[in-house]
Amino acid sequence: MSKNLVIVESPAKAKTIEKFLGKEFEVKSSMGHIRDLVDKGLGIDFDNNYQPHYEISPDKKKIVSELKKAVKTADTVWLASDEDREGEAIAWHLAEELNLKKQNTKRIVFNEITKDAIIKAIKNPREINLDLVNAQQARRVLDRIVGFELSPVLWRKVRPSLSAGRVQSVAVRLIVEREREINNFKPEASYRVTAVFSSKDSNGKPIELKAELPQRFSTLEEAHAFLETCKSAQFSVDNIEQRPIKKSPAPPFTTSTLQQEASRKLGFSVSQTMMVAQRLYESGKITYMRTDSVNLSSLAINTAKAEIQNMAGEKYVKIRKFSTKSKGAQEAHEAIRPTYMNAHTVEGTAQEKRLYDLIWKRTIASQMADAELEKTNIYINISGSKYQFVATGEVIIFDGFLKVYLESTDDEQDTEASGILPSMKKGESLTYNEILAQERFSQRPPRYTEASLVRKMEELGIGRPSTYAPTISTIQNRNYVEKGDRPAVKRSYNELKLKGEKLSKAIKSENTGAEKSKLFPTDIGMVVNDFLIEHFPDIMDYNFTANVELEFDQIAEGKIKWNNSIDRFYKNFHPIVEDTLKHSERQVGERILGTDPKTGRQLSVKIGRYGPIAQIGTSEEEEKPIFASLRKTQSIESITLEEALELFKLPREIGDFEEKNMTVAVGRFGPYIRHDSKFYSIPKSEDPLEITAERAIEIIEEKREVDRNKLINTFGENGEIQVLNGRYGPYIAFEKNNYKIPKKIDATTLTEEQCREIIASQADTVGKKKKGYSRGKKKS
DNA sequence: CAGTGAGCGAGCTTCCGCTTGACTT
Repeated sequence: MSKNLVIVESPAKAKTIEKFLGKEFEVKSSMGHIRDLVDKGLGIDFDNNYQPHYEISPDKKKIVSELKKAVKTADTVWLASDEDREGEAIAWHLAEELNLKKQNTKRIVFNEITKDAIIKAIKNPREINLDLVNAQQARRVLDRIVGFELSPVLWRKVRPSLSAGRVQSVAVRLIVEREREINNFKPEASYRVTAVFSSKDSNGKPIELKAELPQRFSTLEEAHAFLETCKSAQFSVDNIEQRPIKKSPAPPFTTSTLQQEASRKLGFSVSQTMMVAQRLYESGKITYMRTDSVNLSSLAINTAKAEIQNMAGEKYVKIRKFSTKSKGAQEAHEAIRPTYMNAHTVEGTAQEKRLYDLIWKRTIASQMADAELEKTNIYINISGSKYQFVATGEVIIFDGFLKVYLESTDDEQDTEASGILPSMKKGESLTYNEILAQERFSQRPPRYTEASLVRKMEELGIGRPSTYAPTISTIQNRNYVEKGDRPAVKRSYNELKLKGEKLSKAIKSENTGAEKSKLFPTDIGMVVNDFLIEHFPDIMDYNFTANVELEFDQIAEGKIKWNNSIDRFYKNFHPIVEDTLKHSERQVGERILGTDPKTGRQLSVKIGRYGPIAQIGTSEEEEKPIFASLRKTQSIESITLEEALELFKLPREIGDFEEKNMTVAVGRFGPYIRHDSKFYSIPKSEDPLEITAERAIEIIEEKREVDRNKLINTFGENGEIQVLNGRYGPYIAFEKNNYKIPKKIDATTLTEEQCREIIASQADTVGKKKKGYSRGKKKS
């Protein structure tokens, strides 16, 4: 029977700490918060100073009863939750719920999990800091008020089941505004001039030198005039400039930077990164993965140092202390790093290996010397011109941290790889091989990826390491935002070429603007965003969170009372909610595009019951309006009249087959042919406007052939049990559920009785829902 | 799997931050 009970937040942490503390201590975990505001209603007593109404979270009931049991046998309870606002509140909720007595309850904190740190913490216990707890209560109550008062406004004014909140609504705003910047973007053309010169080195060997004009010309005429002067000009080296530059390694990973780098270097989604990191953490290979700290423990720094010395030598070592720059960081943990720096690789899945490799390299590199480079600029005079060409080269003198790791950037543009330049002398004359003036266009801002959105949110202090991934899932589940691709479009550009005193002009084409796995706002996302900005500009302000955080800090310092702070907010906020419910119109995002040339009726787009639609005519007219759904890639905001008119070319009748007519239309899952109340998908490569009757019959026959092979057997009075051939092999279909057939059994010989046995044996496992890495219930 | 586009109006939806667990094709 142990005399001491230590409660931490995570079971993996509990396991580690138990090893350090010995038999006198039992270590258990609370699994995060054990209580929360009641689920029904707001859970706040507005007539009683905003008193929160808490209840034990359903999934924590078991844990709480286990903890209660453990408390009974302990002399002293040590509350060792994290050293931040949320951690303090967890300790307080535990003390309340477990009825802990002040005299035998101690609050301890440590932000690195080493034996020394924990022993030191045990020697320096304190009491629960109620000011800090109250700051958390204010945070919690504010989020509940915002979320649970705004969401119902959306249900009434836009669509049921929608949601709004301090964090998610601002995240959506970022994406909506970026999309509009892109829509309004007008690319500007300019002419970039590059040249290839030739010369001979000291041995008479021919060498090439690539150079560029630092200035760009804004018109074709100017570029043309410049090339004309180059035609007969003399080129000579004016000046050679050499200067050393240094590059420093990036700090160790936080949750946000890990998500960004895993996205850029490994192509992981934000939630994928977190799931893989969680497994590495649980198996003891890395430290905690939800952190905003870039700090490394002294133990970690020392072992990293030893690794670097071993691997590369003393001169590669440089001990660094990084400090956090991000807003609102609470730094309750270390940075994300390998638990054991000497483990260069780990066992596990391919994903685990790759993510670990990234973490190991980043951590090691952060304690390595700067890289030293030498940058060379060669300036080249052009006789009869004020301009100069510049050739740049970069040479690594000492690789330093680059030996193991280089951080990636989001915008990997056409930066010319500049390596070593040939050695040149001042005054040396050069002749050009070729000079090109190419029309270049300014780049529109990039759409957000999941990871770059996280970076932006962190920058604004919105959200926490534990919520980045769930928030990004939420805004996608609510259908405010979609992850998608856009193909590149062809764009033509002018090119002037000067070669052998001959100046020629050509029109070339390039592919541009391809996007993969980027975040696009949906129509509903835009409508909700505009509505919220119109009525609740304060909540939607990018600085709202930062401002309330300042207020929470004051509560934590005991300078103001949390209930007063909430009261000030609520007295301002609630009347706006009431007013909006009363006075605002229902939002459908309607846009009138013009008139239909055939009927002369109005053509408009709006959000309908089942998504965005185009509509010919209005409901006030006697003749009913005609509707057509928008395509997946189209949006209410950007669709043109011409594009909308195209939509009404479907459904179209294309002829008869077996005395039944065939219609082509586009449904939820793409274009299809309908015949005899059956559906036949049209392959992606074919245009539904071009499908002929002959081709449609072919598609129907093909599908029938597949279906013939699909059905193995049917049983039951109306054939309600079917044995079918599916993508993963044979299976049984019964009452809309599928049942797998054990591998040993030959599906073709199954009897009805055997089928019923299989169905009965799997009845309890079939039909249950899958859970992903997102909060709560998923909508289907 | 898919087609719709209206309002007799039941009863439901929803927030942010801490944590992990047990679902299978």
